[in-house]
Amino acid sequence: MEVQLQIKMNEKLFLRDPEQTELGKKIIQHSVELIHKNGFESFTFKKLAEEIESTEAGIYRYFENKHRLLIYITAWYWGWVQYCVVFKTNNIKDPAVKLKKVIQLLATTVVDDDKTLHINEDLLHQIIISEGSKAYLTKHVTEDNKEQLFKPYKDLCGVIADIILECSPKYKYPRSLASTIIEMAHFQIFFMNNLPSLTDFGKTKDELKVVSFLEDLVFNSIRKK
Amino acid sequence: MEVQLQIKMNEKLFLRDPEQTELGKKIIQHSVELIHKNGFESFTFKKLAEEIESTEAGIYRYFENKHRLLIYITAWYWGWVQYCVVFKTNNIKDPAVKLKKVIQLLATTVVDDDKTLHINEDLLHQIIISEGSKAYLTKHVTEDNKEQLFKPYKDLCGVIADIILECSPKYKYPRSLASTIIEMAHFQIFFMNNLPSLTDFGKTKDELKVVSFLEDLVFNSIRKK
DNA sequence: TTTAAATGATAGTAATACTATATCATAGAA
DNA sequence: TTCTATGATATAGTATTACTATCATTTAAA
Repeated sequence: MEVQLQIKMNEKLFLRDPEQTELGKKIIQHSVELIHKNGFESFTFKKLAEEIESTEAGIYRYFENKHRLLIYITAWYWGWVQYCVVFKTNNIKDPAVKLKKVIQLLATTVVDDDKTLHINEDLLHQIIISEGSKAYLTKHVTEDNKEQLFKPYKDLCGVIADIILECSPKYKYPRSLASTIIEMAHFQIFFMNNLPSLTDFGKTKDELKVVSFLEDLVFNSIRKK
Repeated sequence: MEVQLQIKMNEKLFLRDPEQTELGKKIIQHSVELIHKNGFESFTFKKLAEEIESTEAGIYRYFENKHRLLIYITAWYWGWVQYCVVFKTNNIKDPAVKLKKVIQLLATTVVDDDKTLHINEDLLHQIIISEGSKAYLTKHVTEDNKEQLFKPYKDLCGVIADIILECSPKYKYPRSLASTIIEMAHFQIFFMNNLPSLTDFGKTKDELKVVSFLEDLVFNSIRKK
C-alpha cells in the first residue's frame, strides 16, 4: 500500500494552492532547491521562473511575494516535523524517551521522506536552519501572526511543551524551553558548521554532540530537584 | 571628568571609518534609527541619504552595502556589550554572581550610555534582537567569518564561556551554553513581544521573567551533580 | 461540447543596488 | 602662499528586482 502525505496549509499563505497543480508543485520543489543553493536573499521569482521554464507572472499567481513563499515553506516544514514527532513518539509511554526522540529529530539530518514526492526534506531542513527565522524576524510579524501564518510553528512548540510537562508537571517554563530546543537545535548546527567557535563541536562537526548538549540542557532543567 | 568610549572596529567592516568623520557618525546614528523604525529589509542607502541630507554615493564611500553596515552595527553592539560585561563583573569574585549579571545585561532593556554620543544603545539593542542574526545567516558567512567580521560576537561568547567554566570547571559545553544564552536572551524577548505563545511570559511581558528562565536553565545545567 | 480555469507570452513601471565622474571646500604640508 | 590630499556634493547612468497588467492559448471539468 502506498501512502501519500498531504499537509493541510492555511489558505492565507498562498494566492493559489500550490499542492493542487503541477506548476504549483514545481514552484515549491524548485524554490527549495534554489534557496538551498543560493540563499534566500539572492532568490528571485525571475530566477525561479527560468528554472522551471515558466514565467515570473505565473509564480506571482501562487504567491504574493518571495517572503510569503518562505513563510509557506517554513510552515510546511513545521507541519511536517509535527507529523514526524507525533508519528515517532506514538505508543511510547515514557515522556523522557519521547523528548529525546524530539531532540534527535530536530537536530539531526533528515532522511528524505518518500511520502511527499516533490519536496526534498533534507534540503528543506537545511534551508530552515539558515533561513527559517527570517520568516518571522520582520516588521510585519504581528500582522502575519494575526493571519495565523505561524500556527504550525506554535503548534509544534505546544506539542513539545506538553511532553515537557508530562516529564515534569511543575516545570515553570515549558513553552520557552520548547522554543529554545527548537531554535537551538538549528542554531547550534548552523554555528557548528559555519561559526564553530560559538560551539563545542567545531572539531568533530558531529550532530550527535548537539543532541547530547540539548539533552543535558533540557533534562537538567526539568528533572525533579 | 568626561570619559568617551571608543570601540575599536575591524577595518574590513568599512571602506572609510565612520567614527572619524561627522558624516560617518551621522550614517551610523541614522542607520540605527531607520532600521529600528522600518526594519532592515526596507532600509536603503537612498532613504538614509535623504534622512541625513547627503547622497547615496556618499554613503557607499563608507560601506560596501547595507549588509556590511548591518554587520558593522552588530559588531559594534557586541563589542559594547563585552565592555559592559567586563565593566559590570569587575571585582566580583563569585562567578555565579557574574553569570547572573551577564544574563541580566543581555535580556533587559538597555539604558542609553552617554559615553557614546551618537549611538542610542537602547534602539541598538532592539535592532539586534530582531535583525542581529541576519548578519550571519547568509550564504557568505564563511568568507565574512574569515575576514573576522564576527570576532566581537565570538569574543563575547568566549568571555561568557570562561565565566561558565569558572562556575563549573567540568561542564562540557561552555561555548554552546554561552551562545545559547546570548541567542535566547534575544529570541525569548522577541517571542514574548511578538509571538507570545512561544514563551511563558506572554501575559506579563516582563523581561525579568526571561532572566529567571535563563538563570534556571543555566544554573541547572552547570551546577555540580 | 462548452466554458471556465490555468498557463504562457509580452510589456511596462517604480524602486533598489549599485558605479562613475566631475566639482568643490578646506586643512595641513612644502 | 601654494600645493595637495581628504572629505563632501552633485549628477548621471545601469542592471536587477519586485512587482502589475493585458491578452492569447491550452487544459480540464461540467
